[in-house]
Amino acid sequence: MGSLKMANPTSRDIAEIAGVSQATVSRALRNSPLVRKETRDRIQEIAKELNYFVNRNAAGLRTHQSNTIALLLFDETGGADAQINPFFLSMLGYISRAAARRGYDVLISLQQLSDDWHVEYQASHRADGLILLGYGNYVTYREKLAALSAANTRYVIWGPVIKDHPGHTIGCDNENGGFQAARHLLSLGRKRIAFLGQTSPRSPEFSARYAGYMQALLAANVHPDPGLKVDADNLEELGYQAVEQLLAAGESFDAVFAVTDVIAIGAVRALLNAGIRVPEDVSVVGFDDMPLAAHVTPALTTVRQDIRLAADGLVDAIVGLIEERPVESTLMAPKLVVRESCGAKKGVRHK
Amino acid sequence: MGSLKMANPTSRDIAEIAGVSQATVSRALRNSPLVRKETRDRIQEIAKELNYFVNRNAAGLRTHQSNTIALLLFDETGGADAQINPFFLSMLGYISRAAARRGYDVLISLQQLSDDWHVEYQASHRADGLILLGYGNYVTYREKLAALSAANTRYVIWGPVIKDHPGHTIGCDNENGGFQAARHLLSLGRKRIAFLGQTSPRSPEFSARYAGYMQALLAANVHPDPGLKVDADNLEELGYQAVEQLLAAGESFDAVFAVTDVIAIGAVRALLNAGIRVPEDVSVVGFDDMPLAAHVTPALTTVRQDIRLAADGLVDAIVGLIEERPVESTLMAPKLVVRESCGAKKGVRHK
DNA sequence: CGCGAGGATGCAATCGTATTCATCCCGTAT
DNA sequence: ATACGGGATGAATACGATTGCATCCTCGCG
Repeated sequence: MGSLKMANPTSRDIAEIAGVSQATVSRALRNSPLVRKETRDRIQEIAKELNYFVNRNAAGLRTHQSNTIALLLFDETGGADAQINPFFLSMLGYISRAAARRGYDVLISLQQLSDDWHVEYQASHRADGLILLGYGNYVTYREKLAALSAANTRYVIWGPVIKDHPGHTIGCDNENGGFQAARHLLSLGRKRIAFLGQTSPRSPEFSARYAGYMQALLAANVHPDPGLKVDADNLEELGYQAVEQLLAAGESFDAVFAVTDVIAIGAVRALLNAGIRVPEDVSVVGFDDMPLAAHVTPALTTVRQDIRLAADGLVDAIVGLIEERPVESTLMAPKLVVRESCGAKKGVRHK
Repeated sequence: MGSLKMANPTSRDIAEIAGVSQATVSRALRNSPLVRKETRDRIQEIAKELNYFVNRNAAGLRTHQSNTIALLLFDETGGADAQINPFFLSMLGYISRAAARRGYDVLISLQQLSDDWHVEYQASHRADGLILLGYGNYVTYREKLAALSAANTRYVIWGPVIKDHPGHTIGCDNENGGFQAARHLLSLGRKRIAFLGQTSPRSPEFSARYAGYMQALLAANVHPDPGLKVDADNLEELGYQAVEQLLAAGESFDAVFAVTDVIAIGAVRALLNAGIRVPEDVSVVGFDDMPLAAHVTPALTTVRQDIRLAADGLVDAIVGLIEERPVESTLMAPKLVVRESCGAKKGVRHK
């Protein structure tokens, strides 16, 4: 009835009010069966009344835990101006939800290559484990990842699953995804399929997509033309430029497989800009199925990575590591999503 | 030389190695001038060598701080399936960077209406202050915000600046933005400008944009037609449906002002789908300038909210509150960004 | 040669919770 | 009636850093 006010109540305050010891309060608030149900309820009631919440610093100090997961996004841009990879951003929401469901908070951190992120988070007890997004490039990160392992830090990477690789990985079967994309274009009668994307060893995920693409071509007895392969990093402008480059080189092609939706969107813009119709003249397929893929015009056919499932997998894995359960790296199956940009729908295509 | 290994070094371990007291170590690591420079350097060296990092729980317990800002995103969707508002997501990156620059970590949390978020974060010492995104709807949140204030929680809201409103706010001058959008369309000779967006008191930001739009019409002596106003929440589908609805009602219009880029993109899709050319037949203007606005086809003319500036402002404000400096609510100026969808560029328009 | 000032460091008391171990109480079996 | 067992609670301590205060040393000056 009389609402008890108090600035910063502690468990000791509650103990005093409830007429029990602080130890009992601590137990009661954690729902310990050691405390009689009646007492427990009474204590919890008082806590609620006082707007009391366990001091996480104190609890963490005692238990050596933080109940927090650090989400490290590799900040490719390096600068303060650029946008973060939207694919990772949209993953973030699902990760946060999944973590909350398991009682973990999520700390985000944009990391640059020069940063000393490799140990700090866990060593400082800010986080119990790390989720790494954008670190698919193992060549660059090898030493840092090794340092993480050496420091006994718990971490999970979103990226290609590679054997003999330190740490645990959740990733998408990129090769299969690239295969599906190319096979679909071939099934539509397309034969000259341009490939847009970076395939250096620095980008193993994109390289895998390329490998899948090649595999599909060979399976269909279509001879790949090196002139149709253009390197392009993951930016809309670069997708645009890649197509400009193909056109300037006088290459003829009837389809484009872009290693990323972002690149695909740039490619479409360049095509339309050059008076080439999509999908009538050129079919376009992207990769990722990012939120806007369905909403650009024409709606983008793409290879979906189920980011919700991915997020759940990442959180499951890191929580598993934290709670010392066995965890395995897993490869998720991508899925072709057919929309308008490839021309398979609505019979809009060349008849 | 000999790399000293140690599982979880504490400041006491370092003290022992350095041959000083633990207190001195603590001071040295915080760069206190009380410690002689030589000693300080030596201690820091040892700390680095041992891969030692200050235990944040212990430090936080002692200092009653966490050096963490909680970023609360209102999870409009409520469900686990939907995407988070991309506008907020892209803000997140900048907020994280700005916070890092000031020595703060960022904790993210998707909150639903039913959640008891109003006090927990600060009371539990998980965060020193809160940034609220997506809480523009003060009618719904009034009591929760009041509770925050009552609990002496430090928070900053991204949203409309309203007088007599508890707490501090950073926002964009939505009315002016709406005015600019409509005035631009009028200057292109458009007279029948549809307005797409929710304007209930639950959405004061959108209502303000509508007010600006009305003001521009009146200033140009154009009589607003109620039939051209369609309610639509912030989803691409709903933008699509809004245009469908206008067309089904047989309304004639030569422009669309969508209260959001997401809605605008849906509107464009519906228009193109109906065989209506954009911008030749209908000009479209959106609001926000989200990352993809420039990259859809046709590129979207829109009213930009400078999210980088906004993020800096929010972080400045919350850090100011935390460090007990005076802070004021501020209103930022939006800016019209002319691209293709309005027809002002390239002389593509009806001549 | 003594004394005071001030720079450098150490001592020890917190911060609020979780948990081990001891204690107490009560019912039941002998 | 007594001893015993187990359920419920309390006392005491540890977690690792920060910080006010005491201490000590050195140097300059009278």
